[in-house]
Amino acid sequence: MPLFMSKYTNKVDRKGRVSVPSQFRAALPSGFQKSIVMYQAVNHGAIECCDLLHIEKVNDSLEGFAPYSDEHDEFSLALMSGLTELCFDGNGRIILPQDLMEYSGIMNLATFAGKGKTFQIWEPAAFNRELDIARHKVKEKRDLLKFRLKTTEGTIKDGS
Amino acid sequence: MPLFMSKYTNKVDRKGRVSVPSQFRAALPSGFQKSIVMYQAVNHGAIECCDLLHIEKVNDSLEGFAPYSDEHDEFSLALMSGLTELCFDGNGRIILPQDLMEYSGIMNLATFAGKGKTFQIWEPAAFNRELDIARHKVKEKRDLLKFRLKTTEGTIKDGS
DNA sequence: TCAAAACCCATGGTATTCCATTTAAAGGAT
DNA sequence: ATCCTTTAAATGGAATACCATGGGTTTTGA
Repeated sequence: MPLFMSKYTNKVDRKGRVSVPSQFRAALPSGFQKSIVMYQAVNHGAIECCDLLHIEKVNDSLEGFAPYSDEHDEFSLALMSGLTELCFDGNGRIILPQDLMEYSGIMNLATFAGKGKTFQIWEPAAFNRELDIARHKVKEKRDLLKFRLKTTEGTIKDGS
Repeated sequence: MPLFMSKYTNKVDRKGRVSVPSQFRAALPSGFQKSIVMYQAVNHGAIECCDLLHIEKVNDSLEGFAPYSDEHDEFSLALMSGLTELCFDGNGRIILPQDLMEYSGIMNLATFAGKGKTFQIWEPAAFNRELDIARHKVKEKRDLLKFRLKTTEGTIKDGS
């Protein structure tokens, strides 16, 4: 299971290439280390990234909707059509798509921020602003997580 | 479950390397003894440390939020992007990240202080100040702490 | 035919690995 | 207890491997 954490800021060269941090590449599930999938983050101007296996799981979860329901139609279209799969070159780099660079405002530097099962790519200054906001929100809502932690405590098995 | 206790002060060499006390390494859960995870302690200028299993539990608890919700987004970004996983070298040392050294004020010496299921790393003088404060607070509030007995895994019951 | 993408190699810097030395802790015998 | 021996832990430095980055060359596909 991938676990993306920490943050790294790398250069974007004039061809639009960036190195994906080696720690993130290493965190990709085995058999899915050739590429990553990215799309516009719903909540802000960042690029959200995950592995292809994760997308397959999301796709599976769409089965929860009735096959020809409006929800199935809307979700599958909205979630799947915006995806871009990018393969690494021999040195672990990808080429950022033009539209996502514009969407995120990335120019010469890109900040990779771990989010657990996914990670995001930000224009560095925008990331710092958003991180500050997120930390304040978490401070306000921290009781929500405490509740979650207590309910999962003890239900997790060792060694798996 | 790990139990970190006691305190140790070790040298930081010019490469930023420190030996993690062998007692702390031994206390890491089996299968998670290759590394520790650290981040800024919320209440004071110390580095807080725990094992990777603990982080995985926190990450799992994030799944309680809807995957595309604001809460999931805020919590995962604030919590996971601030983490740093550090692997031990062959002698049980880690390299302290530059930003955490600045945050904690650590230069040539680092004090490791056990806190039960986590431990902290301090600049020695700052640690002594904080320990003094904490002891006074405990003296005032000592009646607040009551013993609790764990009867089964994950289930907590009031003691008598 | 031409630009973009994929591929290849070279470089500098950083992190990891390895080995040698010193220091501290633990045990046994006198 | 004290001294000596043995083991483990902590420390220092050098050699090595890895990674981010830049540039060039070939291939692809419109």
